[in-house]
Amino acid sequence: MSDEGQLSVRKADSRRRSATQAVTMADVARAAGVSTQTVSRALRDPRSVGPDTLARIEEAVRETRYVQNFAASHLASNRSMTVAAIIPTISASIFAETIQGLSDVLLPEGYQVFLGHTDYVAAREESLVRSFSGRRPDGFFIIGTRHTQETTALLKRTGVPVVESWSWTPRPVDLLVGFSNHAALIRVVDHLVERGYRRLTFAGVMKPGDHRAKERLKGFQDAHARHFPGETPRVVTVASSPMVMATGVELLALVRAQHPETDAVVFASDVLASGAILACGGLGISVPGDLAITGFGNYDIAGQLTPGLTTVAIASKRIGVESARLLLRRMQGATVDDRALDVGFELLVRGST
Amino acid sequence: MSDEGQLSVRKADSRRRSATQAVTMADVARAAGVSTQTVSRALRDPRSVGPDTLARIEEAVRETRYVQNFAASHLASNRSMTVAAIIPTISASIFAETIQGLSDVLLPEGYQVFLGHTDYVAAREESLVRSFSGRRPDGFFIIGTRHTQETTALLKRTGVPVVESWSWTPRPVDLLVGFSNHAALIRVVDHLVERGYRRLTFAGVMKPGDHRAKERLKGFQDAHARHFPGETPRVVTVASSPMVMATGVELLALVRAQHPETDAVVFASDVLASGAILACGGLGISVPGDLAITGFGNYDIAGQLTPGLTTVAIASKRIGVESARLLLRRMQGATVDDRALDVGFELLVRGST
DNA sequence: CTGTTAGCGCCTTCAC
DNA sequence: GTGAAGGCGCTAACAG
Repeated sequence: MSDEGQLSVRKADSRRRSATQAVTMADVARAAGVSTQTVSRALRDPRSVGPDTLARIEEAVRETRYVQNFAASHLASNRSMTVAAIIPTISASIFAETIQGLSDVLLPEGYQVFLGHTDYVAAREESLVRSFSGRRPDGFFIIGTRHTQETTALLKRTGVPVVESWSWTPRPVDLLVGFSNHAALIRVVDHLVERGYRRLTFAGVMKPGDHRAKERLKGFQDAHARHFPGETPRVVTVASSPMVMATGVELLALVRAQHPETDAVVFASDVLASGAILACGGLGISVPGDLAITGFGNYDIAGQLTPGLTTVAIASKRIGVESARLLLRRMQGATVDDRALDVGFELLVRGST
Repeated sequence: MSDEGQLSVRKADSRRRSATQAVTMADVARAAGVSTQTVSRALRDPRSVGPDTLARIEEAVRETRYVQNFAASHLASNRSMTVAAIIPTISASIFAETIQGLSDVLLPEGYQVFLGHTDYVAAREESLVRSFSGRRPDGFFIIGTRHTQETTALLKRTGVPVVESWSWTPRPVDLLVGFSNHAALIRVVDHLVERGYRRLTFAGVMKPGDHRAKERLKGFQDAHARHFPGETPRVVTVASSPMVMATGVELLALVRAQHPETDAVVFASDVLASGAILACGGLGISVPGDLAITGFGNYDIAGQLTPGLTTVAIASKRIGVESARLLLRRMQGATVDDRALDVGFELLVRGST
């Protein structure tokens, strides 16, 4: 450090590359008349330096408009203060709640959240994990518990805490905050049977990579087998339609065409169920008289429809909050005894059944 | 580099801090029998090295399971390959579309997206910009054009491209991809007047920091003043209610209590308008016979309701896509001639008017 | 097309 | 409570 006391003219070395004339910690240190070390300490833990030193440093930070460079900090400390979050799609408001919960807890603690979406494609998940790993996040949050082998291996190799969520598995990669989609659908079927419905049909969008939807279908099938042994469960799915209400309308039409005897439709999502309920009005189908309808997710609309939509409520924001708390504890070095948290679900019975 | 040829035992220097036994570029270089520089080049531009060298490096990467450390790359190259995105709330699906569009363009180019949400609080926006700046993003994307003075100053000082969006201003901080909320509401009012409605009431959630909502209200008021000079425009707002359908129901009740003469309600959002339309069924209010209703945003539900909801469609995904393209061009060093892009809006007339 | 050199800005370690 | 030294892992600049 050939510090010649020059202020604006920095080292004339031809190797100097810094494009920006960015203020560095050294500038602050010079302005405050202390070493960079003291500035560094003051920034990370203000109580670790003397009160007047702190005041001088704070003043220096203000007057130089210093903004700390986290990349340098990360490199030196081996902590990135970031968490990578991987979700199937941002546009599903139900995952948005989870991310909101996650950020609400992490941002105040100084962590920032990287967001990536897979569009339900396993290969995209793998490549996201791969590229996110390069940022050396201090934790991973990921929706789902089914990944490619390579993804799982990559996650384990990072050495940082990983929370899987929105599903359930006996063998999580690391931490787990979720619930059983399978159990939830069983609960729905039990309810319908209890209410006297006998000819149930499952309807949903089944993207190849959407394992939550598959678990729901499986739950439906298993419960159906228990209640109606020998009968083939009725299932109507589309693979590539977007998750919008219009798809629910389309599915309703398919159900009526393929299984006209159906007296209750179990939709894999409130979005689909809502579309169907709204369409029933125009089609002269009385809900639940002619047809019972159930959804999944307890979206905002579920309670506003007439009749109200019977559905499964998921504590989706809480999933984010609890995941963040687990990550925080582990990132701060504490050990976590309960590696798996079941946030459960709640069947909300409304007018549609 | 006192390279002693040892494999697992790294430098014994007591100053060595690396907690992780992470594979570095040097390990790859050693395995491939080249310099780190060549590895670096191969990773960034595979065509810049010889084909057999490339093959050896790729093999070495695979066998060492090397994952590049972006923090080091960032520090050395002064490019973080990240974009910071700041939105009011993740839970509003309409912004989610924008973020999806943004990521869809940026991720394939190697950029990662940091997401932060302000909950419509100006002070949170400022602190987000401040903390994001420490990550030295290569670009900023931000929803809204009204910021605190300090936020604007911070953004300008970063020296990287900034896209403001979802609104319009003659003096953007840098780049702008948006539309006029004001003009959109004028269009709505014009349409209602044309249809014969004369006693219009505006209803919405007015969070103090939601300038888009304010612009919509202003548009309503200005159009109202033009059509009905001298009359006081009817406005019903709540300040702190959540943006959910139930709030729309609540607003509808307020409108009917405070302005029973109303023959058309102009809602600030489809979410509110949808809640109101659904509630009208139960209240025996015929739409549009007794009451016309308009929304904003063209949410999924708008087209599924009966009657369909007349609303303003915003190309919200496109806002994200175009913003990303502008950012990319600037981040890649190109100059941008049109710094402001008006994506416009479209009035969708449906049954509710 | 490949290697050498030096440094990006900060933090850990050690010393006082 | 504060400072000095050195390195985190990578890439720009330059040379060959």
